[in-house]
Amino acid sequence: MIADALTAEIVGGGYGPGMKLPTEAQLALRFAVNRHTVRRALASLSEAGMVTARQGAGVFVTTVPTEYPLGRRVRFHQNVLASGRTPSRRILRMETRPASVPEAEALGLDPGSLVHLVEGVSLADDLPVGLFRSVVPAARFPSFPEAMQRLGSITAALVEQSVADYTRASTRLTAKLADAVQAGQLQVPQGAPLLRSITVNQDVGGIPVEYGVTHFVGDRVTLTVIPE
Amino acid sequence: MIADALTAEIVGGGYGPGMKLPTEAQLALRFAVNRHTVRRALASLSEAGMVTARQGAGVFVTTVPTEYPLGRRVRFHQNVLASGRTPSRRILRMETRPASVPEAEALGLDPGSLVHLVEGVSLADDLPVGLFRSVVPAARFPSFPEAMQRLGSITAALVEQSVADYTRASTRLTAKLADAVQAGQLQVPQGAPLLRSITVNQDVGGIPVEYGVTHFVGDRVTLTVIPE
DNA sequence: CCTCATTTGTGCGTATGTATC
DNA sequence: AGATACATACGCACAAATGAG
Repeated sequence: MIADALTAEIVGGGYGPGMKLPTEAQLALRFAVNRHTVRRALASLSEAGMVTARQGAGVFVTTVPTEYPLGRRVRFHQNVLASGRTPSRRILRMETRPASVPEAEALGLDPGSLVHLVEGVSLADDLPVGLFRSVVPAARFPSFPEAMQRLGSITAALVEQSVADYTRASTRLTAKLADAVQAGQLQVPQGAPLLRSITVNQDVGGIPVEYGVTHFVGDRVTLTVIPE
Repeated sequence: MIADALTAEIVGGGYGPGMKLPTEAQLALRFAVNRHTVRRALASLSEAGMVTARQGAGVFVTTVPTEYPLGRRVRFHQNVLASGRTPSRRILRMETRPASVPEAEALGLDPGSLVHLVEGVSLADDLPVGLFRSVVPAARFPSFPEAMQRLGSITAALVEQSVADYTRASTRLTAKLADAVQAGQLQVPQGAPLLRSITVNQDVGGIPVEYGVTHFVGDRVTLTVIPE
């Protein structure tokens, strides 16, 4: 992907906020691609909040390291890279067990149906920024644990299980305080503010395929969005 | 804009979730534009969460009326339209007064500096969904009140004041309970759950230009995002 | 199982408009 | 005023995935 190369270019090229990138034509020459391709890549970065284009002037870097742009197309990986940090993920626990009441409700399952559970921590430069817990129906995704173990990504695992076309997440965002367990896993004091997002992913038919809860560390992550 | 026409097409054309849109080629013929133009419009809708494209298959409607997709490029107007409702906005109050402590801090102003304040309600089908309050430095934007009065949009007013290139918002999201005043303005019971977003917009140079607080009615708005 | 038409995804070349400097 | 640079659009071509026969 050219967007990734451009990201590396910005991060590794010593670009700081406010600096002007080479022109689209120059970038097209450098990467030996068409200007349209460069433009799509730049549009991707612009959407992620890394750059801002000004007609007649140029494309400028707008990355502010402490910000964590949040959007439909934004990937955690890309944003952490943009801030010059190294993203990683650590899986804490995987198990198959009967669904809890809210899980069964969210997934439209009968109470007691088996679900696969994955729990882990997202890190930036080995500093925990998020604690995720995700469950999928075991009946529909029998080989999910294996795929998850192998791919290390919930999204990738679901895609491989033939739900490449699942509907984008509907997420409820609320604020919570870290309990003792979360505090330990996220390396924050107990009572630290967390941003909790309760997520339901569903396929094209409207059938839920994944129920996830993620707690972000408020002090280490800022969610960004265009208001109104 | 073709995206708007397509939105109207989906809303007014009796499209429901899961239904397949005409092919890109057919849409290009219908609107008498190039396929690339149709693709951009579709990409816009895809980003707003209204449709999902599947290579080799087609583009499918994914709109769920009760959801409120939240993203960088997502416009409130478009989302409300997508759910088949009519968006509007009512300005409650405009005044110029000294900045409060958090406002001055967020905007990098000296305590007591004058700021322009705008307060209003966003509605969908005349039902309040959000209560916004926004302040901008009066020294930098002397004619903001006039522009705001005329244009009815904070974004448009700022754009006219030569900050077309302001950096995307960094927003902190927290949960709050509605107090008596908010309850009255939003037409919800006191103590109803609100999603509060504290926003700071800054220009390319990193200088804050707008500080905004918006309270969304949790029961009427759902924020959507791709997790991880 | 394989073939093949369909449809989206990606890329190239070109042209014109418009804001910036 | 003129050169530069991004914004928008058209037309063509091929790759990749899908789905029907």
